[in-house]
Amino acid sequence: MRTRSCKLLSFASHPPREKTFSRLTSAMVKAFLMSGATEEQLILTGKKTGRTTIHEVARAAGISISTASKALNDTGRMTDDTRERVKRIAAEIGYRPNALARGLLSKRSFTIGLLTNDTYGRFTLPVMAGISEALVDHGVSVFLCAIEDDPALGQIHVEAMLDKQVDGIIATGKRLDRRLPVDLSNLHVPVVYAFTEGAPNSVTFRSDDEQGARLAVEWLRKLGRRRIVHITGPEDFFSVRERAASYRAIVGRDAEVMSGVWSESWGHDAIAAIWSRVAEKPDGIFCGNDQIARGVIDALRERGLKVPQDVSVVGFDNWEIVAAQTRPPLTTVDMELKELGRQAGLTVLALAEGRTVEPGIRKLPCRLIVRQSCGGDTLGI
Amino acid sequence: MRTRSCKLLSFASHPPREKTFSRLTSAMVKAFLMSGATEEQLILTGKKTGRTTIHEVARAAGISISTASKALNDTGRMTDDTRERVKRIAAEIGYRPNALARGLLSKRSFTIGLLTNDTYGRFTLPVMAGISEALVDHGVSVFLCAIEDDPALGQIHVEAMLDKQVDGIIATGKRLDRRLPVDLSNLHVPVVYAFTEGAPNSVTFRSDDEQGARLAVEWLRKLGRRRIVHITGPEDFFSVRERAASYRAIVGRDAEVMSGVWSESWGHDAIAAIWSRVAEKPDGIFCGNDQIARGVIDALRERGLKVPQDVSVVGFDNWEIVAAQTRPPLTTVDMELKELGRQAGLTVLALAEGRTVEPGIRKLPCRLIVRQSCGGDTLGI
DNA sequence: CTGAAAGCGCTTACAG
DNA sequence: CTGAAAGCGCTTACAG
Repeated sequence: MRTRSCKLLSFASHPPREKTFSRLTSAMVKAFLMSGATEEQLILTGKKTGRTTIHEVARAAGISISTASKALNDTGRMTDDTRERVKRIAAEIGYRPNALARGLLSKRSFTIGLLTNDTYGRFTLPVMAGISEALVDHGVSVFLCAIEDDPALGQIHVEAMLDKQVDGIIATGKRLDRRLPVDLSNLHVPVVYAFTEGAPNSVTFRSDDEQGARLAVEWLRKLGRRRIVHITGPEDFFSVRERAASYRAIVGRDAEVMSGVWSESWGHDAIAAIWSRVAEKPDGIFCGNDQIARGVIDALRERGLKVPQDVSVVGFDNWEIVAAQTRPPLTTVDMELKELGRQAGLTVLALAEGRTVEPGIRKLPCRLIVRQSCGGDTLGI
Repeated sequence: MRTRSCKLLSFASHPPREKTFSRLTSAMVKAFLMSGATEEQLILTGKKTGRTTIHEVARAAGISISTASKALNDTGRMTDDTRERVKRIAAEIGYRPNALARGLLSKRSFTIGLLTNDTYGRFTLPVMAGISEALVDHGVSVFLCAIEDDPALGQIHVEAMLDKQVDGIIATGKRLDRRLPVDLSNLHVPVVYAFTEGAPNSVTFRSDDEQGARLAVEWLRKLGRRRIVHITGPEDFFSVRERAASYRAIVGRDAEVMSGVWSESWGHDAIAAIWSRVAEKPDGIFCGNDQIARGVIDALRERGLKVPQDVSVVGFDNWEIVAAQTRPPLTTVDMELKELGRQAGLTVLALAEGRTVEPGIRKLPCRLIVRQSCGGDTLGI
């Protein structure tokens, strides 16, 4: 604990003498002021400088701190004149209420914790932005806790957040069919899950991958593509199975699904495999993510095939850095993660304020971003 | 302000009757306990459930709260036995100190603010991870404030942070030669800049681009490349000029620098331009970032040139998602942004604790990540 | 209409 | 060795 010793110029003696105190009480300050010192002459060493308190406001306005408090918070009753004057003075001397003190009383810290295991991730970044954006309007600040996949680190962060009296916690991750390595049930603050698997009976936000896949495949169909294949990621991903099911629901029970990994090179390999076969070639390819789509497009070009004239390609994720750099730019599905974050933020807030929220999984619709890899354009939808 | 009304079972009457109070004082609780209620029988509606306070610890241990506090903080004097017993009891009943209350006294919130204008960004993400990692060990949590390039939003976030009594602020951005759109000088908390331009006389951390560029070019030279060109981003970037200067210092005053934009397609275009000329072709290409390098490698391959046999290519950034997916994988310069974040974190912490830190710009060394686009290997360095 | 007092959950100087 | 008291910066029920 830091020393809190203070120095004051004592005007009790002449000339004024500096005295050191182990602790400075307001009574002592008063005594010194009575003895002739102006406030500017007080030298406070241990006390952090800067922040003015409600005491200063009250003193400057010549009223009690209770009245100052009520004036500033638009509570209590007093003449409009008094209220305005207090507010004006507070603004003049740069008064800002101490949120710690407020929080101690109100049991609300206007703070929430955001837990993620996706440090470098593509997915949590927009989610975070959405949360932050939604909550800043309500005066709520967000603690960022990057816990990797380390349960011990997760525990440490959760405890630090609870100690700081967060009003709620949002858990987010890189995969919506995996849990964070930390147990968030039975906390005494509300928890909301976003793009990660939630505890039973919790509120969970996720993208509607089934609908997203449908958008992509229907777009291919609408453009006249009839021989469509699906090149996607590992089957143990829930979203892979869901997107594939949606694709098959449209294209047909036995429509081809090629599962691999989430990489460009898998896109290449898949095209090599398809084009080495004698069977009829596809005229439309629905890719499980944008990286695969990138590999697919490159591989098609290397084979002398034109995208979208010969083959239409659609991706998933709308990862700008990939989607905008393919040749041609990629038509793809956007999971609207920022909106997902916004809703998650507003929901913890609601819970923190005691409003009730139905538990369950909320699927948020995806949006098709039309660029040039399929042909067609937005007007064609 | 939420209602804080409470209900208690009154044992003064028989049978016990529920009474509602607008406010529950500890004296009232005591009175009810005296009247025969056990604690479990108290029904507290308005009071948030859950958190046990130091009062509970003291009561459970049969000591005063002062002694409990001292026992838990390893201050004051008492028998080891008492201290251990208090700690054990505190652990048993799950006591955790309220950081808001502590902060009110100690003037330390164990909280810092991280300001960034790079929401989706590649650069601030590792910086953030480094900060968080360094500070979690010291019990410090990080407020994430994404301010885009909006001065008003920046102001709001800064005020929210100050209201919450952050111990310091770290400013970070997507470009080290641009300021955040918010003035952080003259705050009464310490500010550290990381990967963004700092105020005069501040502490600023940045990567040593000159040294990074030197690593890249010297690597090409060491591998026997003698006709080296530099394909890079827009000249108004300070880092572009710095890397170019470093490259010229090694390769020669008049060595060719091609400035364009930070994209794959510029890499393509630059190669097309070079190969359309009659002059001798380069055998080594130093690219200003990994995306340009990706375009360069693709363009070379499309021309039937082999990387690295015919031409060595080196990038800058070590952006995994790009560098690991080029064919062949890209040798590139890593700016060690996570380490940069760690140091920035430890530095605000030092300042917050009142230790003095020399102001100035600290350049942190980059590291060459050897993959296969240049030939050679780590042993060859 | 306004202020004194109690209290949020802690810590610490001081007095026993 | 231990506890009562004051206080951090606020808010609010209550009494004038």
